[in-house]
Formats: sequence, structure tokens, C-alpha cells
Amino acid sequence: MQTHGAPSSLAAAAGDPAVLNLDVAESVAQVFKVLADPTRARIVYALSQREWCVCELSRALGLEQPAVSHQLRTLRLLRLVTTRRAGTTVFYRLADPHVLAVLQLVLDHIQHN
Amino acid sequence: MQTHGAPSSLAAAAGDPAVLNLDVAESVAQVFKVLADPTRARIVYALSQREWCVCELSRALGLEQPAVSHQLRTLRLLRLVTTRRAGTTVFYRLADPHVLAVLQLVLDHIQHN
DNA sequence: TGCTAATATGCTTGTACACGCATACAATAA
DNA sequence: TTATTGTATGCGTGTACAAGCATATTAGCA
Repeated sequence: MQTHGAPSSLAAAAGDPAVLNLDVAESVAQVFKVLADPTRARIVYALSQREWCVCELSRALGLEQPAVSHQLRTLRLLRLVTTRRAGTTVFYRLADPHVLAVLQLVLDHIQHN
Repeated sequence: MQTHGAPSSLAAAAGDPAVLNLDVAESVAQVFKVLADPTRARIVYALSQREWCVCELSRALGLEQPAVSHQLRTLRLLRLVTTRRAGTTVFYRLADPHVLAVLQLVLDHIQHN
């Protein structure tokens, strides 16, 4: 009672395979929530291009430093970024190529209207 | 003062090309917001598989009918779904393949941990 | 030790929104 | 017309959260 070679555990075990399990849907939604905020999307994209310290991001995005730190904390807890200290300065970099792939896909779609 | 063949209008005209324009970031975020909710993610996935009427979705997702209608309204306003009437019943179907592509990409990533 | 620069965190507030209930609207049948 | 079924909408509420201010923390330097 399985659709031909399709992924197995996405849909409810005894349910319609066209319906995503609630927990799978929640995992999916959690990923998308990261990029569903303009500030985080900009931070993720910037960190995918090169290393940035917090104050650089703060200036480039026109946000208070705590606002940036708050978002970076979110990304850190999700293990999407890595950090490197240089004195009092902390440099951030994107750690997860998957997130960039998803972001890039949507950026491409937007370009083609 | 443009990066080699790279996309042109994504970053601020006079700014760092590694920084997304605020309006571009907002467009990106709007796309991701659609899938950033478990219920909408499940609806989008279900509608990508086949046609569904509202009451079917309501039963399959374990939600009240108005809750489903509210989300379908959101998807309708964004022109992501199309409708077909049959008597009092309205059938919905996914209209935008891009959304499914993005959703599928994340589903695949989740499967590979 | 004290001072300064860079970052992180606690707290608060405004805002967005998912979804429930009640109800309005639409379409078919008797 | 009236009743019934399916869907849409208005309203209210609880919840999540972005970001600001104030402040704590960390690291380097005099």
C-alpha cells in the first residue's frame, strides 16, 4: 500500500500518501521560517557570500546591533552558521549549504517573475 | 561596477552586491512565509498531488472547515491555486509549480537529515 | 586594575497571524 | 420557496516573534 518508488515516511503511515505527516510538515515549516523574515534572509545571503562581523552586518542592514545579534543567535541555535573570534570581534559565516540552495532557488524564481 | 555575469538587480544599486535589497528580501520572505506554516505546507503538498475539495482537506488535516478556507483564501490571493466548481463543491489544485519545487527541495533535505 | 570596543542577553512592546465560532453566501433539490 | 450541503467571511483571541532599549559579558589594552 505504498506509491511506487516514492519516499516512504513523509505521509502518515496509515494515511493518504498525498498528506504530509504533521511532524514532517512542522519540520518543513521550521526550515522555511528561517527565510520567511526579510532580515534573516538578508543575513543568510550575506553570510553565504563571505565572512561578516556583527557590526558590519548592523551597518549594512541599517539595524541596531542587538537586532542582528538576536537573529544570529537564532541561526546559531539552528546550527546554520559558524563563528570565528578575532579579539573582541566575532565573524559569522554560513555553515549549511542547503539553506542557500533553497534561498537561491527562490531568488531565481523571483528574477524570472 | 557590476559583478561579472551575476544577477543585476538583487543587491542595492550603490551598495554591496553581497547584501540583498530590502524589497528583494521582502519578496523572498513573502514566498517563504507561504510554506512557513505547517498547515499551509500540508495543503500545498496535498494540492500538488491531486485535486481536493475543502471538506476533504478539512477531514484529512483534522481542521475545522473555516480554518482550511482561510488558508485557501491566502493561497488564492497569491494566485498559487486554482479552483473548479462542481455544484456546491469547490475543488482546489496547485497552480504554481515553483512553490512545489521549493517545498520538494526542503523535503528532500529533511529526508537526508 | 580600570577603560574601551565588540558582542550577547533580558525585558518589553507592537504587530502579524492561525484558527475557532458564528454566520453569511452559493448551489442544488424537493 | 424552503431546506440542505458545501464554502466563504467577519470577528475575536491566543500566540509567536522582530526589534528596540538597557545592560551584562568578553577581550584587548594602558
